[in-house]
Amino acid sequence: MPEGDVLHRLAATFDQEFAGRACRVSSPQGRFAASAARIDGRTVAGAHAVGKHLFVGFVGAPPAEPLWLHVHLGLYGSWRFAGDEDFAAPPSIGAPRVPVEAASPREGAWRPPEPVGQVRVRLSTDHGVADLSGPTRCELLSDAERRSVEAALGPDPLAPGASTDGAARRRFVDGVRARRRAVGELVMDQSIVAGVGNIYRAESLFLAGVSPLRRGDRVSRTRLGALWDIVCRLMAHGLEAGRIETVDPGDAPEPPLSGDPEASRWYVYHRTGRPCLRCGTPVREQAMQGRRLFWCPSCQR
DNA sequence: AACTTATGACTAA
DNA sequence: TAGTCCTAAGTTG
Repeated sequence: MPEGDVLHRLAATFDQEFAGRACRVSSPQGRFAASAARIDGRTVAGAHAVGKHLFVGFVGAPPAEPLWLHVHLGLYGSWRFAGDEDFAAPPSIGAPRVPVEAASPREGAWRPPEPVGQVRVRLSTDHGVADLSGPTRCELLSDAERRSVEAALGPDPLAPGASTDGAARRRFVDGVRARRRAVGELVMDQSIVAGVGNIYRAESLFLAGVSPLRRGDRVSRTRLGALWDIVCRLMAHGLEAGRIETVDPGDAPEPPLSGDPEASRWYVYHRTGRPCLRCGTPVREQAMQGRRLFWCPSCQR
């Protein structure tokens, strides 16, 4: 479920709330028990995200080599957080879509709550815990292994300075131009651009006016460059806002469609058959690689 | 209780 | 392209 914006927020949360602290690592569910034992008690060095991949670094006493916890949330993985009054993490990041309620006011010394549901990994410090459930990937990597995972990814629109990084922009444009597959498939290909998922695909292609069905090698460099800029802008906004919002206020109908502001939170995503917010043409939907694809056949050529 | 859905990605054929 | 994996919530019967 999460796209790159969520992963970068997650990395920032771990960096702020866990870095520099000694950390207990366990696997309440049991499936990560052996790996958890290898880093239990180590200190968190820091965390970062590349695309949809999260890396949390753990330093050990020499000669133990540093190890990275590598997590990919997949379609429905999530982290839940809880901690004392100085613990600034949100209640959850990732699925479930409806955030869990904040913990009730605590009194006295903070104590970690019991894990709820299937918790693959629990990271626990003296002021907060993070529980991971439902990841599609969760493993321990050496630094070399971490670098090779990152090397397989395309440019990340949320990497520091990405929006003004000409080389990253060119890598994206060249990557798409080199293939005959549909652009709609290419922007979801993590080796072409890292972090774009089903919502950013639909919305960025709409804003760029590019049909997702058009072959990559038949989209002009100019339009692909503009598409990269749009992806950078949308994802930076999502990271800041804490949720994916793509509709320019000038395009939002007033009063809101069917009285529901959420009905025009996106231009085309999940709006099959409803009028395009720009031109009124019914939004179209078709399956692409097993995912639902949405676009306006009139605005997107 | 069974079925459906979800912001993902891999493998086999 | 189909099947598989990971989990929880919502809908249907």
